[in-house]
Amino acid sequence: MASTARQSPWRKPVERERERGEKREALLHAAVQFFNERGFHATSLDDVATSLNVTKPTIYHYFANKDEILFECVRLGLEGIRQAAETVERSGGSGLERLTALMRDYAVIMTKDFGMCVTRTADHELSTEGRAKFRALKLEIDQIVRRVVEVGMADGSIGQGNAKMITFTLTGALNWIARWYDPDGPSSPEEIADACVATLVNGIAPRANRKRKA
Amino acid sequence: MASTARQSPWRKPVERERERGEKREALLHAAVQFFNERGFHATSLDDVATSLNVTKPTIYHYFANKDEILFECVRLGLEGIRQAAETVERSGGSGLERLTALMRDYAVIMTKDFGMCVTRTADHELSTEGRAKFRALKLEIDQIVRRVVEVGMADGSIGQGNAKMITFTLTGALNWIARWYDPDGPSSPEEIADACVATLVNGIAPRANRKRKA
DNA sequence: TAAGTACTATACTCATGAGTATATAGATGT
DNA sequence: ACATCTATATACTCATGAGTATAGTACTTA
Repeated sequence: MASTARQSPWRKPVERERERGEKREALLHAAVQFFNERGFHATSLDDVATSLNVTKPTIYHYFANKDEILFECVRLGLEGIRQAAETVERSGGSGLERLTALMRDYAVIMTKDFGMCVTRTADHELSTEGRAKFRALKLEIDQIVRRVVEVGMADGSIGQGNAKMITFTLTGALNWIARWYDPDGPSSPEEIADACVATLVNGIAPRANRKRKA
Repeated sequence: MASTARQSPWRKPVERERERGEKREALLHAAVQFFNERGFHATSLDDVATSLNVTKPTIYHYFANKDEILFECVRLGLEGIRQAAETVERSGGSGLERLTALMRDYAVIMTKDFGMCVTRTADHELSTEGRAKFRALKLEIDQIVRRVVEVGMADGSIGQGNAKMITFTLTGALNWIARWYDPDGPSSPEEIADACVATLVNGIAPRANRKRKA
């Protein structure tokens, strides 16, 4: 009998916890889309709530305030980038190979909702505490990228130069994808990522010894 | 007698017009600094007015509304870029030489107040009309850059590729300068511009036939 | 010197939206 | 059955800041 009881309306505590998490996530997803489209200030929590058929106080059941929602969005985006960067850093291959892989993953994330939010959110939109954590996370990512650049310079796969400035230049081009990528456009995130990375790796001047794929 | 009359408190109409223009400009300069630092929404016109020892209604004597002020700021920034781009496009040299010069000027502008404002302002912060003009101006600049890229591909000074995507990648890296440039930092705008452009032109992979300066 | 114009201030209005006080319905545990 | 806890809604409060109505002052011109 119990084996055929398909779907009781009563949930076990574990399931209820999971449902709560899912609702929280749904709120974040709805919010990040508004933030990306209209900006943080121009998004009212009433709008977010209405889009999910609930009301504002419900949101306050899952989040302390609006700032926390924004912070969670950028945190998710940055966490994704950091994990990709860490994984790649630890992988094998030359510095250039690792950096190429890292940039590709980075670029793809920039076309996703939470990645976009990272680029579209300015420091001053976050609360004081959020801002500090935001900067710390961005710094961490920057340092991973810079380390990979330095590895490449050391093993000769990347030309010599100012690693800090190079890192900023590369991540800048990648970050900006979030400002022009159009999901309805002709190119997929992967195509865009590949094209961007190719330009950054090879530069624009023609190469005598041009190789397809690094 | 008139020749020694140093500074009459009475101005001629022309001078008064000029003074009006100067005041308008002073307001724009004060405003753009607040916008860059705190963001458009977080900047109150009371703050802007107070910083120049006047009150809010005075601002409305020079501008119709807050949106117009923001638009004028981004317009000035974009106008600067466009003029630099047009001048360079018409200059001599290979496509690559022109593009290099264009990117350098572009990068330097990105470290100035109005240039920064262009990058830091999102479409949705402008009024509907402002937004349309903003996009049109950005498109115009993009097309100049893209034409120069295509010239370079045609004359062989730039490697073959998707001109649109390359343009976005390059301008992205340049635009992002406005997000990390620190006037109190160790590098001057010119140094940053040169470093960025070098990375974008040469890429990061080492070049067999490396030349200093394109 | 009278009328007009340019510029600025004081003291408002008004909309918006974050956040809250309070109530309720249902599910859970004793 | 009763006390609780969770999730949600209704109906507020309250601060902020854009924009304005009104008035005064100083300079200009006839």
